[in-house]
Amino acid sequence: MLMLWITNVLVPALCTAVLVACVGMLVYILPSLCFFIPFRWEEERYTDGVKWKFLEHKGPVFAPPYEPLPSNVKFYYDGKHMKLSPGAEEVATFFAKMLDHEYTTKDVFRKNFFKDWRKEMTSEEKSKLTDLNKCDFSEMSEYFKAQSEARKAMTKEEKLKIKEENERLLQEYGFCIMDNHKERIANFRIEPPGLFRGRGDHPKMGMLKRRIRPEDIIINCSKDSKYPKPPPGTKWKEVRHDNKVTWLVSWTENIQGSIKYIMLNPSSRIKGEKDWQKYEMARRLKKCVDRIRAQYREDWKSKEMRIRQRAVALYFIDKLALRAGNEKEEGETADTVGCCSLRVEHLTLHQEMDGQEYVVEFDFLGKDSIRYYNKVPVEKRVFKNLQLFMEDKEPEDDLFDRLNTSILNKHLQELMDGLTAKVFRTYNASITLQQQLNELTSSEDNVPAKILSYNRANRAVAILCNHQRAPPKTFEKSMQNLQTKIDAKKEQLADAKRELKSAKADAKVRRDEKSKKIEEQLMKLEVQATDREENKQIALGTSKLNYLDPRISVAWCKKFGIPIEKIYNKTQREKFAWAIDMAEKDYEF
DNA sequence: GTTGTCACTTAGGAGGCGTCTT
DNA sequence: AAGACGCCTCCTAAGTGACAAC
Repeated sequence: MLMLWITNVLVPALCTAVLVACVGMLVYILPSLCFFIPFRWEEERYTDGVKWKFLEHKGPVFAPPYEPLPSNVKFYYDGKHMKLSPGAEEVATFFAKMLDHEYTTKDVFRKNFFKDWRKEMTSEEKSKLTDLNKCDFSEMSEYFKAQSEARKAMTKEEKLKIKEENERLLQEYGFCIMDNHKERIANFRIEPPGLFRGRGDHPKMGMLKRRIRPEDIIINCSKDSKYPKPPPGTKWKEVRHDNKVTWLVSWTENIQGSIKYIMLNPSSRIKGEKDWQKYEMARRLKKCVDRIRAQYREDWKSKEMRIRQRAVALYFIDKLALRAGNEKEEGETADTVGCCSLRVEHLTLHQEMDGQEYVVEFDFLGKDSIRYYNKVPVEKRVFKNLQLFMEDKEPEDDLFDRLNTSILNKHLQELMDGLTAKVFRTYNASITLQQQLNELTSSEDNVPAKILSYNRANRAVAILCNHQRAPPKTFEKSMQNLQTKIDAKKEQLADAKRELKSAKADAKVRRDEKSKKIEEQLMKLEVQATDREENKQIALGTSKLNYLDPRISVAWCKKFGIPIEKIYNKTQREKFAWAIDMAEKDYEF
């Protein structure tokens, strides 16, 4: 507390605010104090959930208005040309633009689309257009394809002009003033209208996402700021001054009825601080995780069913980094589950499998309908408990019928202040990265080999967290190309070696250097090939951005003399600026 | 407990864009 | 100059979890 106060005194220009003690902060402030450089993330914290004192911005950028099709682009119904009213035409173009996508062949998508499209039709259109199968959007589709080609074929000057206009928009609307800083806004453009594309088997796919107007928009800014102006002739739904929240703009979306927000970029103070807090929470878990593990193992034996279920669920969350698994409204979203919402049908128990005892086979769809498939040997006691939980149940029954995320989180809260289910994912991801880096990195390796080690450590985390991706469409091709390069390089090396052998004594040294250089290049290519192959179906980005304490990576770079640019690109460096400044080579998560 | 609301983080895919190759 | 390729940015959906009201 005292340290924080001193920092504030050192930055007298800042308005005063009540400080919140944050253990992690002390660790960082000490070194920077020595240099008297006040970093923005050392500034005052507010208490009572106050997020800012001053907030000024220009409001959102709306989607461009609909431009009617030229009259030569026709729509046909049952083979006959039909001129659509502007409202119906706009919605038709949304469908036409997706014609090449698999979505438009799906029954649910077509049904939802047609139902919503009809709502935009005039009564005359409504009575004529009764069958989507008789609608011919092909001219529209061709027209948009041609437009897209034309855009690609634009001259340099035309492209530059568009770029400059985008830049102007960014400069005008892409920043806000929050307290003493100009901050980048993440998503200052309002989502344009279109057809809803849910992930997986979504019951609402194809529904019309309606156009957002100024009248739908709530503005949040400070009273003493210059309020954003609505477009001429329009009004905001509301202007409010709520400094307990971080958003600048909000509106209610019509598919799920949920609220959408415009918020700040990850590089902003408010997001960076939150991110830091998240990792500090995970580090607190590290200190007491042994105790918690001992506790849930004990609870496997409880005479109360609800406690056993809680303990087994927590074991899964800890061991397998499963998500909490909130309940979802049936029929409103795709059928996906997390830990607490697992159903009997998602597990198969094997007394013995591939020479291992007590194996649990998981097979379910998680967030974004990504499949989780895993065969895990578990303790006998867990296995017996699972048998008990599954006894006399139907496949579609809840595995943990006495548990939900709220109960689980209440329990976790008692074990450690601020602990929730998702902290385990952060903790296990970060600790895994640190361990893997320690195991895999050899100081004798050259830079590419070290980076391969880093990526492998990152990969271990991505596998743990089940971060998958569809293999890139060009994957096979790109592997082939790389192999061709490797073969060529091998050839080149062989040549160089031959030359070395036959070279005269005075040329040997030079020839040798040449071979060395080629060898290095070859090695680099081979490392690249290995990395790419191993990464075929794994997405590293999500864990890097959301689960791995960036200070671990920064420290690793410092320790092994790797430039930070090799690990984090520009955006990532901006997001993790706090960590890049904070972490020394001996940082330990 | 249960339900609903709200705020915020986490997620994969599409497509743009810059660079390298031909 | 054109085309291929791979990385990065944008987009927005889909989660988590706090909290209030009943």
